[in-house]
Amino acid sequence: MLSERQKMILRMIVEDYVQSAEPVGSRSISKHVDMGLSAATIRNEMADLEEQGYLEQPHTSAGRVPSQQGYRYYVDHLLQLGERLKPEEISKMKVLFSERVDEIEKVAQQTALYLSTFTQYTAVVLGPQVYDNTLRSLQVVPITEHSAVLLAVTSTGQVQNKTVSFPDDISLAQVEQLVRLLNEKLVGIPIYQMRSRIFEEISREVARQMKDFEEAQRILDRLLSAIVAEKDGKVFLGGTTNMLLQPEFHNVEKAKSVLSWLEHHDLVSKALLQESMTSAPLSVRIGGENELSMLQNCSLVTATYRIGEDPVGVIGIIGPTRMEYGRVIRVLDYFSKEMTQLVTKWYSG
Amino acid sequence: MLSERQKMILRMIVEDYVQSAEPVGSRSISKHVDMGLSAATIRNEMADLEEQGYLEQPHTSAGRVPSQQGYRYYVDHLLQLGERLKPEEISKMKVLFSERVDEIEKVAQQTALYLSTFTQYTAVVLGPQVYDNTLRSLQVVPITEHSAVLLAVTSTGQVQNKTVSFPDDISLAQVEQLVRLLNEKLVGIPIYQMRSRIFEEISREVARQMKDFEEAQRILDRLLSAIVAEKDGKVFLGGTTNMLLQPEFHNVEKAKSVLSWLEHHDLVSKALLQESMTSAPLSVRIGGENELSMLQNCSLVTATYRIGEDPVGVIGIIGPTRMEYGRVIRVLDYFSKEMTQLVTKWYSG
DNA sequence: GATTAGCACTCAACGATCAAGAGTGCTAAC
DNA sequence: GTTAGCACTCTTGATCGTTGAGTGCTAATC
Repeated sequence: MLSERQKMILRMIVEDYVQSAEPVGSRSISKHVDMGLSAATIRNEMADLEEQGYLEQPHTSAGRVPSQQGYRYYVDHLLQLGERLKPEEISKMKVLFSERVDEIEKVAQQTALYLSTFTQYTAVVLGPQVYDNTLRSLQVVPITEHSAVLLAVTSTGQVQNKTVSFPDDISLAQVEQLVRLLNEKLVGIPIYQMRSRIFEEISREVARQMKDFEEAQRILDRLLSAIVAEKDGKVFLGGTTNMLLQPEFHNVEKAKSVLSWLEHHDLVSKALLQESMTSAPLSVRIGGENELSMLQNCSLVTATYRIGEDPVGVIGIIGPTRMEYGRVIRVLDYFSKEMTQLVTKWYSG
Repeated sequence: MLSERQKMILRMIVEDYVQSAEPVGSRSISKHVDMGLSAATIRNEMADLEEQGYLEQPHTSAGRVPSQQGYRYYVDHLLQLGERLKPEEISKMKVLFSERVDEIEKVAQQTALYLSTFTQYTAVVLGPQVYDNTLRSLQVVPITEHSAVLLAVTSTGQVQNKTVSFPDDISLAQVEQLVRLLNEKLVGIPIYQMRSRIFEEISREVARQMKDFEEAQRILDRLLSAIVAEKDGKVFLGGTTNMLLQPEFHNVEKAKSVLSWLEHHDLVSKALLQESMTSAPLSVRIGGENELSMLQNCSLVTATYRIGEDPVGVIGIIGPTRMEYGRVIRVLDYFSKEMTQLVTKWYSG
């Protein structure tokens, strides 16, 4: 249990260290305004805090640095979220969101960019999940005699397109007929149910209409894969190179391990989902709380955005554990609300 | 004018330096097999080469390093392109291309990935340009009473989609009617001509049918922007963090300047296009030959891929000036041919 | 009993100095 | 024309004080 004074000191150390990236000494805390204590007293308290695991010392005779547990305590108990963003910042952000952007991917991309420029960290936006959405319409646009673009539009307005080619003995007309049938049967069905539906209800009917059962199966498979292929929400990054601004990543090895991870969108997507599509509207993972080894020195703060009540996507910030948690949380909170408003208006309005 | 011996020495220095990243001394050249000369002789020749600007010395008593001019000479005259890729490499690549991938964006993304893993440099793929293509079909899929997804499919099978919302006093039926009209008038027209066409031919007719001229204009504008919005080909990157493998980018500052540039897809796209949509099938830009300051230490090698004879996209490799030009050129050559074959078969077959 | 001044101690960071080694340029001999 | 030899240059790495920030402890003070 921490005394009020210890909490105050811990908070000061965290905030000082976040700014300076240098171990914090007792003197600099003591000199702080509204702290009427001598360095010696602070030293005693610091020794206590270290003993309890909230602080660490890089080496004897260096100042103290918050431990993972220290950050955790800071985030859970010392953060004053009452503080709002500064008005001038809010108005800056408002401008960004008032720009008319009318394609969901652009919005996601832009949001990632803004998040990163606002925080000076790396931002991630996970585009709306189409997996849970229902199919609104299936369209086929012929290109040549034996290939066509298949378009699947979901209830959230996401479009997936895929070029499919089909064998010589299947005519375009047959494919169009098939697509008509699929439309009849599948519109309104959640995409994740689609595969089972096709096999249960549709295969038989298709086979009856198309005579050659095996051929029908093959075509169906191809169409199906076009629809459900992109079940992973797309990942949009902003300010990846901001990572390099942080002194903890001046070591190229460390930088590379994080940046490489960011290149693997599937992994990033997984990490974000795992974390955030749960219940809490906002999640903070500090250092080792991330399972991935390349994120041991990083913190990942994420928030969901929703359509109505259903979470459909995630926005997040990745930075060093030495992160401005307060600011990041406030910015994410703001952006997630804006995003929620935007997509809600957009897709259900 | 370089003697045969000087050429040989220059080639050895370039190739040695490319491998080692260390200045090359006279001794190591002299010890090379099939080089029956002493270090002293090499030194003389090296001094000559330096005087003529092909080599540089980081400092007295260091070995020599190729200058930009040296690399240029190497690429233009000393590269033995007769050498083919090793059979085992070719077969590896063949495997990659034989995988069925059936969406152009995936192909581009994958190609970028393969290029980068094959070369250990950073790869860029510029997706097929839709700007010169003609419109094949315009589709509208309603989402709510006052918003819809507009789909434009081009002659190369590229799909652009955009969510448009329209004011209360315009009904969905009217928009659908408008889209029918646009389809009639615009299919087969190159996209770059679209804006003028709309204003010349269509506006009047639309106004006649829709009564309210101004309103019609507004809707038209919105539809139009949906169609021609993405005139920039999309940029796909692979192995951006490979940049950090190179010793010349162990300095975080330099790394950051290049990586940040790579984040700005519009700039990358511009650089690639400027370079490569011209006549030559393959282009090599060494160091300062790039205008951009962040690319002064980089070389950019690009190749186009085509549909039939028309170049529609660019693939490229970005690495340090100290680059394995021979290998990179061979790999790019191979990939561009595969890409050409792929998209040609795909879109015009 | 809590606080603080004082002091000895520790350790990273920095700079100076030095030796080793790689590489050059020049000269004279082959 | 080529090469051996040698003096010279310059980087690299190691060693070694010195400095300074910061600590922990003790004893004095409030």
